[in-house]
Amino acid sequence: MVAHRGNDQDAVFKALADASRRTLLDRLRQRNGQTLGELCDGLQMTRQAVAKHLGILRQANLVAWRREGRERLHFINPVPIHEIAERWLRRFELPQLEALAQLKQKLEGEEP
Amino acid sequence: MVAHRGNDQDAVFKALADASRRTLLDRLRQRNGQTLGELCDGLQMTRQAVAKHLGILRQANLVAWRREGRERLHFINPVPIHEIAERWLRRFELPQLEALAQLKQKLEGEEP
DNA sequence: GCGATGTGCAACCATTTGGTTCCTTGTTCA
DNA sequence: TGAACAAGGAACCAAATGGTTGCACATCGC
Repeated sequence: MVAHRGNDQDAVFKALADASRRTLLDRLRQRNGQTLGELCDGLQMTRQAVAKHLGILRQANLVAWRREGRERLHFINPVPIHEIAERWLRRFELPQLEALAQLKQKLEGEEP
Repeated sequence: MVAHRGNDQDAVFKALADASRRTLLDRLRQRNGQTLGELCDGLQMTRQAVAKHLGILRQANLVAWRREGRERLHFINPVPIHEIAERWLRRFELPQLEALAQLKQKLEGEEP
């Protein structure tokens, strides 16, 4: 079951809006499958705060976890980021470099 | 003067976190140089709210404007979005599809 | 069994955020 | 000149956000 109606894109953007959460994703990218405790190390905030961030990342489908004994192992899911890049950011790419030229000129005061 | 110490990346992420602001960017992408009033049309919120959103977009360097008589013309700047795509999202691309396979397996319960 | 370890849950708090309303300032045009 | 139009500015407000503390629960090792 995949179940992404394109609306969860908002959840992904919101999840990526926080630097701590981006750090967590970066850590998981470097080494997948870390426990909650490991992800807390050096992160100048309590375990509960980190757990909340991971919960938000999970709601955005960017992270999943499973329990292993008394630990919780976290795994990154790069697909939503991929989709954002493909379906949204791509619109603002090269075909819009024209817009950049426009920008410079218009700001300098050319009229229509 | 360019002055992006990679820190303003946070401002861009935060700016993109709001659906209304993404809508504004989409509108400017479709037609650059719109006035504040034009950008308000159909947007189920007051002009002042839209102006605030545009202010946030400007702080993130995603939008610039200049006054033209009694109007304010807005122009999109796609460069920061470009940079996000290049410098951040790219890390989570194909080399990490391996991670996706890991994810499925690990969640199903394979051992380390 | 029992203490140490890893996590879960809930209440609480300060600040930020997204939005409003009210009022002022600047421009166009008849 | 003065009314209509476009935008600027500030105070205010409810809700979301990011964080904390305190305590309960489950599991591992001895």
